Amino acid sequence: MAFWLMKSEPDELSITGLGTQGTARWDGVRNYQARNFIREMNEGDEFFFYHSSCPEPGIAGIARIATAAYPDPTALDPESHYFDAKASHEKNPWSAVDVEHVRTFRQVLSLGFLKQQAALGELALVQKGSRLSVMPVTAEQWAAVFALTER
DNA sequence: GCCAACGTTGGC
DNA sequence: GCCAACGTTGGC
Repeated sequence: MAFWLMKSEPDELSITGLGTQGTARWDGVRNYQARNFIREMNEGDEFFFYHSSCPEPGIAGIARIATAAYPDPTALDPESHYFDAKASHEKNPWSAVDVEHVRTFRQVLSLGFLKQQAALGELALVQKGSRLSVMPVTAEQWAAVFALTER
């Protein structure tokens, strides 16, 4: 099983929103590096659900990959904010996965707090200038973050 | 709202 | 293939 971190603006989808819905489609990824990671995901992988562009950016909970990657339908939908005029049914360059809620943290692990953790120094999230919205997390990094939630 | 950093586009 | 201009991300 692999581990990941994915960013979402809570106005779009928050960890509590996912908790209410149970499952959701993770779509709208429009960056090739992030998309490639989406395509590497397997059912059962878990990820840290990160809240971005909000009053308290940070890891807000854990969710699970419920399906392997499939073509992102929002790329083909002219009504969608994520519509891509260059995508077609035959050639859709973008991928989505379905996700399911696992756990909402009682407290968000803020970005500032995460930056203080030596064990996370290699994580793209805390590196200067990184805007990657989907990234792999090592088992060690996963354990380090998990430990922060258990006190 | 500002702005640094990054990715993409398109002229040449 | 270079690179300037532009658009986006995302913290603050």
